Amino acid sequence: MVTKHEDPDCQHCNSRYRSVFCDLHDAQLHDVNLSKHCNHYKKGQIIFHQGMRPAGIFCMNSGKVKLSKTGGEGKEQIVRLARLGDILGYRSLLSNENYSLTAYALEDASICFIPKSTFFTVLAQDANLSMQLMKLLSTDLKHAEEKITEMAQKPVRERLAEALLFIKETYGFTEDGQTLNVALSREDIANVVGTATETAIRLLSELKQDGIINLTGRKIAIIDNQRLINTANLID
Amino acid sequence: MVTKHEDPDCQHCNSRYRSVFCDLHDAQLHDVNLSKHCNHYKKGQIIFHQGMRPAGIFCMNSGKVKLSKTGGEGKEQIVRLARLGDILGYRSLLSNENYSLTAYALEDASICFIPKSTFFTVLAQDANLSMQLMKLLSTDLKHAEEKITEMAQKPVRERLAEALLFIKETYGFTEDGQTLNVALSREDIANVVGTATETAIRLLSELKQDGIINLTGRKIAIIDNQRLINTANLID
DNA sequence: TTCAAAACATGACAAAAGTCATGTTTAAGC
DNA sequence: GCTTAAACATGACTTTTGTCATGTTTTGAA
Repeated sequence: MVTKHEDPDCQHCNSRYRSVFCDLHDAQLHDVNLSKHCNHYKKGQIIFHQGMRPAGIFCMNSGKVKLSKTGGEGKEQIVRLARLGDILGYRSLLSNENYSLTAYALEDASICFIPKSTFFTVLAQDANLSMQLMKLLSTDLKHAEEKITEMAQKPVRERLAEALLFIKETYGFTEDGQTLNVALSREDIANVVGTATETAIRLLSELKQDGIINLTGRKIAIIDNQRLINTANLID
Repeated sequence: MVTKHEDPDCQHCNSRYRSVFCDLHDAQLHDVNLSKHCNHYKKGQIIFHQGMRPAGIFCMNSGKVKLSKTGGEGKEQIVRLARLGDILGYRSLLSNENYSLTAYALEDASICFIPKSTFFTVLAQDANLSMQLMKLLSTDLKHAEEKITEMAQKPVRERLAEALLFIKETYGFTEDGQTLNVALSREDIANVVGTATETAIRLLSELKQDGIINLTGRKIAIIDNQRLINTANLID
């Protein structure tokens, strides 16, 4: 399932300056580099599963990942989208709990695994890493609280517009400068927004009718960014 | 507005062993004690306001506080309920942003203020405090992600039942062993649940009709805890 | 390349929840 | 302890959103 490839080197990792490890001292980075190993995942593969025990953290080298929570009736809610340089599984490791989310590869991905022991050793040696992690958790928490508020107060159309802007922020555009650089199914989009798949499909069609976006299969192009922002009705 | 009283002493604070500062060494606790000052707030007063710049953190000595976010149309979403020993404002301070929430006293409260400089000094000296804060942020984040999922997937009746259980967990019962030990307005309850006030009122009446709770003015008594849990339809 | 399964799309309908209106009760301040 | 505004309660109605059914298109595996 998971294929071991030539491991990249943390010192020269293309995601180094995007990650929470960016300020690590050479000695600590060396430790991480020695104990980590890198895995390749195929599209659709699970990196870790809700309920399982964490044994370390994951650092994304390439690819795209969705993190989602499965609710009572088995319905999925996408809580986060991850890309190069993002770390996964730190929340559960820090609070010493089993994973509360499942991580799925949205496309082929290369992801390094850093064992728990190394992570906590480095954490004890580098106060700056603690600070970075606290900042990361703090902003994650702020966004989560904003999302709760929006789920309670905004209609689906506004949340859908916002989700498209969020996807744009996370993965950017392809070379044409307007097509979202990720292939999400309509169901995935519905599970980001927190609505039924049919509703998401209908409202996407509406946005297309309104000339705000374009749809070509799974390709979504934002053709009127300002009107999309207006539609999202963002809070300050 | 804010009255200065005889300051309590951190060493002998009744909330010491409930707070994130519980493991602080004597030297650090001494620093905190010297620089903190304690304020009394009347019911309804604001401790800090969304958008304002944090100058330190707050540590609750007594009373009850709601933390809420004001959405685009001015509607309030209650994000957290705080009690003795809880700290407030740490998220914004850690990520160096303005407050994303407003804190209101639900009843008369006594709350200590610890200046930013002291907080960060102590944080730099005590690695354990970082760890405690990371754990706190991690569990807050987990709960926020669960709430997002529930907002997306559960009907209001289930969320209301869950909110009542949450209030019970936070503030407990009065002496009679079944009346929730806090006076929340129907609007506050609706703003915890994320629904319209009228809907919350209607569904509370339903739960009363069903013999699960009792309502006497603002007093809410849980008379059938198991059925309330069933109604909440909790995820594992 | 073909073909079956999955994903997408859309209509019709049902259910859930919000809004508005109105009357009653409660509680806070004088 | 009055008085009056706020909170609570409830009915009627509307809107939003979800569900089910059905047909079409796409996609991935043989």
